[in-house]
Amino acid sequence: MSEKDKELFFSSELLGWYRKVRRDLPWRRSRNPYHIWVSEIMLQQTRVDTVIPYFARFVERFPTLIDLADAPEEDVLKHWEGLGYYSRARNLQAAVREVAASYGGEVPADKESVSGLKGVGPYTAGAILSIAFNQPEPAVDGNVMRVLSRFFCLEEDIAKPATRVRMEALAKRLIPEGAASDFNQALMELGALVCTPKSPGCLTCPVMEHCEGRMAGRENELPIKTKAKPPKKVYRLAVFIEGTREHAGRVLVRRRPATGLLARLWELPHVEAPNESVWASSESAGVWLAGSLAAEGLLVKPKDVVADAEHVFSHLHWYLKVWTAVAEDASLLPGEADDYRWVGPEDFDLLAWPNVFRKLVSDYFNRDFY
DNA sequence: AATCCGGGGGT
DNA sequence: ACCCCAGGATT
Repeated sequence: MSEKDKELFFSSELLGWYRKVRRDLPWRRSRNPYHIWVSEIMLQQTRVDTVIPYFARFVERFPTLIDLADAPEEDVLKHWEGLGYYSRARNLQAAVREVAASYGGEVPADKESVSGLKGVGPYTAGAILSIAFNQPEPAVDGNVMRVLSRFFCLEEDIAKPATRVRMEALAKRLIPEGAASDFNQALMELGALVCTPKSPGCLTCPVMEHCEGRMAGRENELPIKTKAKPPKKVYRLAVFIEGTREHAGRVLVRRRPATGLLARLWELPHVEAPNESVWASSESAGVWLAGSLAAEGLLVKPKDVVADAEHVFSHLHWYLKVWTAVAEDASLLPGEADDYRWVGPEDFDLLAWPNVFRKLVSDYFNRDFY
């Protein structure tokens, strides 16, 4: 069988398989380019089952592109809470505002314009153009690279950017005439349902007959991917600063900066310990915590350790010890200043939190301490 | 080319 | 534990 015949076999069988078994996913119920765009942003590095409830809530609250463009940022972040990679939400809103301003509120259907939108890279541009507009552009994600690596027995490292570029050339060639939308989704569907990272379901695979990786008995070794470095350990000390008088029953929280990790989300005040030893010893940690907070304008006296928490990011591993603390002089604490506020059980749920702090603060209000 | 950016589910 | 996920921006 020639290479061309093998490609024709692959495309034809895969397309037929997809049209028979495709899942009924919320964003597949229309070709609304805005809805498909939202789904593709949410699906970046995020599983389908995780996205489904977020997508439903998001398009209910922001049914049209203009609704999202006009919404307050806090509202958008609140609907993204827990989904991770929060710059996706900020970039998405910036991008729909650009579409509202420069493209009359209609998602542009040409490659240059779509690729120029914030948060839209090569994959997402191809996904929008192919899925929403049926244009023959490749949409190469991790699923597609795994499927192609196995079927064509490709040994290039899929962690390298250059590999994705070559895969795009192949994926584009494979798109059947007039079927870009279904075919690109078929590639991803196969990767998600059959050609899975571990123990691929070759026996139910529609293209197993000519899969070179399988024929070589190497389906479990492919794709080749260099390993990521382990996350760096960081030791942090956080505090529940308990309110008194008019702030009784509340704790002091702050909003994170507009860029970087967990941008614009709310958190307990916390500082980095110089090393694990200081962090772990209550004597030295209390001193370090008081000094570091004072340097940030928070004059408090640490009391007790009330919780331990860990949080693992892609590149960081937070070890968190959570203290209680009382103000040495409540008048010296920030009032309702920009990035600080007193929060109680009533308004806790109105703010957008990273999971680790949402759980800690929630437990605190539910008296799960002591 | 490396690093930064969350969180969760599968194995 | 480790892997990886419908990746993109920044350096």
